[in-house]
Formats: sequence, C-alpha cells, structure tokens
Amino acid sequence: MPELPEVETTRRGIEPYILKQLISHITVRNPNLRWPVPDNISQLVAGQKVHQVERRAKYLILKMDKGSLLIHLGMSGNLRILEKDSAAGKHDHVDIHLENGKLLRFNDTRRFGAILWTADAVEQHPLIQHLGPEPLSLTFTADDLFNKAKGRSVPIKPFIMNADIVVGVGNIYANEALFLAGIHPETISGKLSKVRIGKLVEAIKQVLAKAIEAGGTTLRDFRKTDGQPGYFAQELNVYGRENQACIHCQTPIKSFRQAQRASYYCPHCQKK
DNA sequence: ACATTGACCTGGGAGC
DNA sequence: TGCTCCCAGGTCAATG
Repeated sequence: MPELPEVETTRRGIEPYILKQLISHITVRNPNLRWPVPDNISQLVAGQKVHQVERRAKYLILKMDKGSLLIHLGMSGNLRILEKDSAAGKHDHVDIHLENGKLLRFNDTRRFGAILWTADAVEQHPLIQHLGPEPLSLTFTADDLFNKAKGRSVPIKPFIMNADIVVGVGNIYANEALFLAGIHPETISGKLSKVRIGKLVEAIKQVLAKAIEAGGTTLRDFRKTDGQPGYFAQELNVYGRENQACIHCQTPIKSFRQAQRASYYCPHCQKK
C-alpha cells in the first residue's frame, strides 16, 4: 500500500492524537508480521510518553522516553486512531493503547509490515542504518545521484527504487518520476548524463511533494487515518494506464515487467 | 561490490 | 458457483 507520501500522510494523521500522550499498554493479537513483534513489547513501552512522531524512509518512528517504536506498513498496512473499545477485525493485529482512552490500531492484511522496539538511537538500527538520503531533503541532489549511478549497470527504475540509493520511491512514484523526467525505465543508470539525472531528481521531489499534498494515492485499500482516501490517483500520468493515451502526445502508454514489478512508460516521451 | 531472483502473506479479479 | 492463476503500494536474504 504505502510509499513515502502514504506513510507521511499517515504520520500527519496520527501525530495530533499521540504526541505527548502516554502509552498504557499494547495488545498483540497476531505477532507474525515480517519480523515477530517482540513478545514483551507491552512491558517495553508501557508507561512511556511519545515525544516525537517521525518518518524515516517508509518507517514511522515513535520516539519515547527509553527508546523508539519502529513501525513499517509493508504493502498493506494502515494505522487508525479509534476509541479504546472498538471491535477488532480480522487483520487488526496490534493495538497501542493510550492513557487518554484512544488507541492506535495496526491493520495489515498481508503482514509484510513490522512493529519493533529499539532502545538505541534509531539511526544505528540495522534496518535504518544503510538507508540512503531522504528524497525531499537537501542532501538528495543531482551530484549525489549522478555519483552513485557512475559505473552502475542496473536499469534506472530499479536503481531509484533501491533504498540504499534514495529512500521512499516505490513502484508508483518511480514510474511517475521517470515519465516527468522523460527517461525510459530501462535506461542504464550509469549512462545517464548529469543533466538528465538532475531532471530525475527534481521529478522525484516534485511527484512526492504533490502526492503528499493530495494525501497520498488510494488505489485499493489505502485510507488516511480519518478513513478518507488520498486523491493523488487522479494525477497519475502512466501508472496503471496501459494502452491509454499519453497526456502529452497521445501515444498509448506501454507496460512491461521489470525486476518483477509493473513498469509503465510513454514510448514517445521517454527515451533511453 | 553488484545484479538478479525468491521469499514472505492475503485477497481480489479474470478466465474457464 | 467454484476452481486456478495472476496480480498487488515493500524489501530483505540468498544466489551467482
């Protein structure tokens, strides 16, 4: 479900309800997520206050008194704020109870998500430590991406989806950014000029920023924490638009499988 | 070090 | 209706 804009939308949705609140306890109905939810998670977290609600890549980080709670939504995860006695459905795996009577509920059909605790600085955590720059930060530049692409033979699409290179760019926004930059998804990363890499960097920033503004992209099950869909789906130019006319030249959008993911592009506007 | 593929899991839709 | 197959927003681990 979520790429960076959807995770950021979720962060903004939950922050007002959990910031400066005390967590009373955590209920785990099914600990079998991508990694097991620690069986003592409730003892680890109970009684602590939430000091900050951050996002790093697609991780949500709740900074507490004695450490941080790391939450990843995987492909199908979502978080909702509910009243404490709300009935739990089939895929409502974890409830984080607040002392104010609300609860933060983690729902994840496919269970690719994760809820983990770390007592150390999150930057040192093995899942965080290797991550590349935030795409919307000043550290993500044409120079940075160009230097990383040097000598690399991977096609540009899987390259920008690699979180070691830059974080937060999933399948939807990789397709969209490449369209905006006029770059064919199969272009060899190391063969792109600095100018074209610069266009790509700007396209990634633009598409992610606009998607956050729109509250993310709702395709199937993504919902903001208030239950409303995100509205970026109507601004998609290529993703999911196979055989439909390109908005610039009317050429039918093409689709193919690349690194086991669906890629979409305009054969006229996007060159290798 | 880098590139590629498989694996995890559930549900929805297409086709027969 | 029901079965089988393919697909889905992520990303780590294993393999060359």
